[in-house]
Amino acid sequence: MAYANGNKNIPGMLMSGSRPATTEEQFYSIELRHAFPHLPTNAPISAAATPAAMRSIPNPQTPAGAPPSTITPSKVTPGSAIGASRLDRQALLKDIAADKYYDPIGEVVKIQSASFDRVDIYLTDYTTNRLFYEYLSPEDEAKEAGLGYDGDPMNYLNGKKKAPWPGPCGKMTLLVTLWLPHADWVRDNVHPGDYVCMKNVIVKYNEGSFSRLEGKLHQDRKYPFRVDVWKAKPDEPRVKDLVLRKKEYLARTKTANPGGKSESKPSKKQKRKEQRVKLLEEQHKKQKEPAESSIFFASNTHIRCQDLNRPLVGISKIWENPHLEYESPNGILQLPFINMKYRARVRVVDFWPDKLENFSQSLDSRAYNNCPDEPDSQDMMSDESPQPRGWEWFFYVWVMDATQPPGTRDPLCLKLLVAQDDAVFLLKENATDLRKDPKALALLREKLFVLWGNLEELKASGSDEMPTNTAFECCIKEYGVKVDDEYVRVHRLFGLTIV
DNA sequence: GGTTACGGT
Repeated sequence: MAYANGNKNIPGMLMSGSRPATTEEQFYSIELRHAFPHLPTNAPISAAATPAAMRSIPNPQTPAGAPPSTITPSKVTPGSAIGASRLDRQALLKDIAADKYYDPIGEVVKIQSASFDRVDIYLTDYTTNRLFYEYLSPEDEAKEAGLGYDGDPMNYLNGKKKAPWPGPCGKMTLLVTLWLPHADWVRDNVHPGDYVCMKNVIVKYNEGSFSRLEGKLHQDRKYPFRVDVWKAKPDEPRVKDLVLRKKEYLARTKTANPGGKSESKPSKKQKRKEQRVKLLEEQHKKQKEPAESSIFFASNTHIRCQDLNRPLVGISKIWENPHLEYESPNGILQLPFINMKYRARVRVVDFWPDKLENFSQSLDSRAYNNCPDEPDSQDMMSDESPQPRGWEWFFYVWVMDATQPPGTRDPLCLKLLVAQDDAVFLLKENATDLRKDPKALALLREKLFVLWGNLEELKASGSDEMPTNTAFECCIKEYGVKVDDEYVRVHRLFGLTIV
């Protein structure tokens, strides 16, 4: 397999915003496990050490708003398109299905001249069809963009804002592609906001990257000059219904989003009500997080993350990386891991081993290191007993997404390995035998307090309370390690320094 | 007027 030897770069295995993993790195990733085959690969954490409320990945939640994966479009064999009856042809967009002809009516949300013979019209009638593309509300869009994952994982847009979606959010808009001669008429006569009718639009399910229903208006073969699109008359019953639904939609979104744009000015009474609600919410917040709320959402200034150019991404996006599904000529392959680097804003919720004394491991320990001593690392001519090979850092932290409020029960977590050079970079200390070095242990404890706040105290007291600590940004790299012929995904902290 | 229709990301 391509991922096994690192000689090939599978599309999607490129590291976000940076170079691909070198062969050496991929070998290193894989060899790492061979170096420590005894080590726990999967949640090496005892039940007692896991706060009862905490659940570590794997077992991720489906993020809210994720498209349902269960929907399968009705597939009709090509060439079997049939025209519905005259009434069915005038179906609302919510009721249209693939491979049928329709005469839709709707509001033009957006027009795009795709080429000299083609125009795309985004059409809505303010009804929802589960097979339409889901346009996000500006708030959700901003949230996605904030996570650096607005369909732009390589950050080509480089922070440039995407134009906000001008239409209704949700699955309310059908993309209709019109060819000549319809396209030219639309270019000259139709503008966003117009209500238009079309005749003989065939609906197709686009199985490509979009997975949505789309409409097409082809040239009429019998009457090649006829244009099958026109503006609707305002007094038409179908237009009146459409306008009614639009008003309902706007009223709905206004209540859901009081700060958002609305067509009519809110009355004084409404304004006062909104103010009251806002005040109540603020007071409620203050009661819940006395004086400390600023700490929770501020970034930890004592922790520095290199590589600030990498887009921030949510924990769930790391776990559910779409590139794990690799489209090969033989179908979709589920990759066991991806060599990729990320930057995320997190807070620590747990660690392993339970005792800080065990955060460093002796390379002479057979239990930790089963690698035979390398012959060339010793002076072959010397008769002296073998030199001790020293110590190295090796521990795990569990982090949750900083966008989840502190104290969240059952947060989505990612297990991060902190080891070797990455740990030295973090702690600015080399590993030693911590059981025999109380000074180093005290220093470690001090440094880690900066990282995770009162977490160690809470764990030691057996409390399953969530710790009080500050979020920070960190770099995470994902790679795979072979264990018994299977690859295990490893997420590893890097590029982080406690100042 | 329909057992009607392609073409492009």
